[in-house]
Amino acid sequence: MNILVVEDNRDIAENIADYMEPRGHNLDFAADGKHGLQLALDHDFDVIVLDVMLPRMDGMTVCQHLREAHRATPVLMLTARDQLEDKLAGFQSGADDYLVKPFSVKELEARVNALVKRSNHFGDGPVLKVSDLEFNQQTLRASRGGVPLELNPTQRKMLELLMKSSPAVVKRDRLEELIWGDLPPDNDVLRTHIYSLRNVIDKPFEEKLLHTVHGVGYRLGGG
Amino acid sequence: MNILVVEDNRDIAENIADYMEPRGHNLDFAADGKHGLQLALDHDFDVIVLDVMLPRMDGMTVCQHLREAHRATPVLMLTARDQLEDKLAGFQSGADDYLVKPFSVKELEARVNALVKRSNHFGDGPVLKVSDLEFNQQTLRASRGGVPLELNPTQRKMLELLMKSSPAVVKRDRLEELIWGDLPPDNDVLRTHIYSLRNVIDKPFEEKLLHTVHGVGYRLGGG
DNA sequence: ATTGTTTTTGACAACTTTTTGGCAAAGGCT
DNA sequence: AGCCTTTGCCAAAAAGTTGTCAAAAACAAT
Repeated sequence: MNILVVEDNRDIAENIADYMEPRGHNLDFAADGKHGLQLALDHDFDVIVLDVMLPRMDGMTVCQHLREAHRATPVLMLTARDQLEDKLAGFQSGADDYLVKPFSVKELEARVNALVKRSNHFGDGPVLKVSDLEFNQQTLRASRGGVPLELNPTQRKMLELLMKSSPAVVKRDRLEELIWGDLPPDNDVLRTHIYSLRNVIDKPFEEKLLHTVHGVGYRLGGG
Repeated sequence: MNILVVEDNRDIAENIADYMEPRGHNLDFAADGKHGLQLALDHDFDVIVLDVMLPRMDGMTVCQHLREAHRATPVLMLTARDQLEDKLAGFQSGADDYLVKPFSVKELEARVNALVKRSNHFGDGPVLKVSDLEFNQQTLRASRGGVPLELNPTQRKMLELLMKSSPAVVKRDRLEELIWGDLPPDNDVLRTHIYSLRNVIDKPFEEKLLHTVHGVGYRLGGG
């Protein structure tokens, strides 16, 4: 998980790093509000942990700017005081949750996990859509025009990537890497897999969605 | 005691805070229905104090959503008018008690205490439901269509995770980690456990609920 | 120790998925 | 057009996963 921590107190930041990094999270740090906002806008974090009191730009303002830029990255606010005003103002500025200092890193992790879960569940939604094709990344089920589709693992992987990329073209290399990692087979099996995917998602329907881009790869939907 | 207060009137919220926090309660606030619902779903409060009239989502609706997510957290409703209709509608939406504005914070505390007491004593606890399958996390008893099921510890653990995750797919890794921690057995015992779980929860019934997702894991319910 | 329960082992059958190989059709280049 | 490459198509073989079950081993409680 990619997490941005905006915190000017070095000890707190270190505490968080010491606990979270060994647990497999990928942390980035900023020591002031402006820098934090910059990073938040440049990259795509899963969560932002944001101190309220910060040099150069306070947390609320950072959060507001973020929302004005239409970024929905979940924000967890940290504050030193347990005051009603702060909480309300924090939410008003677009924060998603709140943690009062001092806190335990364990609690922080729990809240971060809850936030990410929520934003995956309700935020962007786990459902990919291209035309009347739908794919639920949680239940791993696909349907077209309401008709359930039966996919095997390879077809699932390919469809997911194609849908995520749609309407951009996905190069053959990319698909091969997706299925076989970095030891692609010598012959051209991919063709067969694409064929079988077409049988499932296109053959029974009027409009064909999976198009070949000769010599390059495949494109899903978008005319 | 952890209490969530969902109230858009700042003065009322502050009153509650000023009285309750010094008395050792731990308060969280939300100023509108949506935030309230989110917090209620993410955390495990002892009680929720919920205003009926709220921006973005009214109290009744919040309460309904909460119950639909199978959360049994006691809810104390606050309303401005002392009208029979409101009371009935409130209880219908799943509220546990009712308080008419204006009220004294002392009275609020008394009711909150009463609610918590009651829910601890009589609350049937958090019950997971998937289709006609039920699992009581407190008594650890499971039943399907009213018929009690006999589960051994492993089956219980698996069922609980599958139900919590339903209808999302649970990967094999996740199940293995659940049963054996992080030293999974070298051979594929999980298969046998799934088989035995199926014998209990599916074999005696018409509709099968535990589905295999080839190469990935298992999914409970949801067609 | 004895009994009953839970977990693991191992083996085979049933089933799915992936790969292979070859021919026909379509696409692009000079 | 003519040539060479890429793609579509399909069925059968090979590889891999999962379901099933009975018996052995480990564990718990008396």
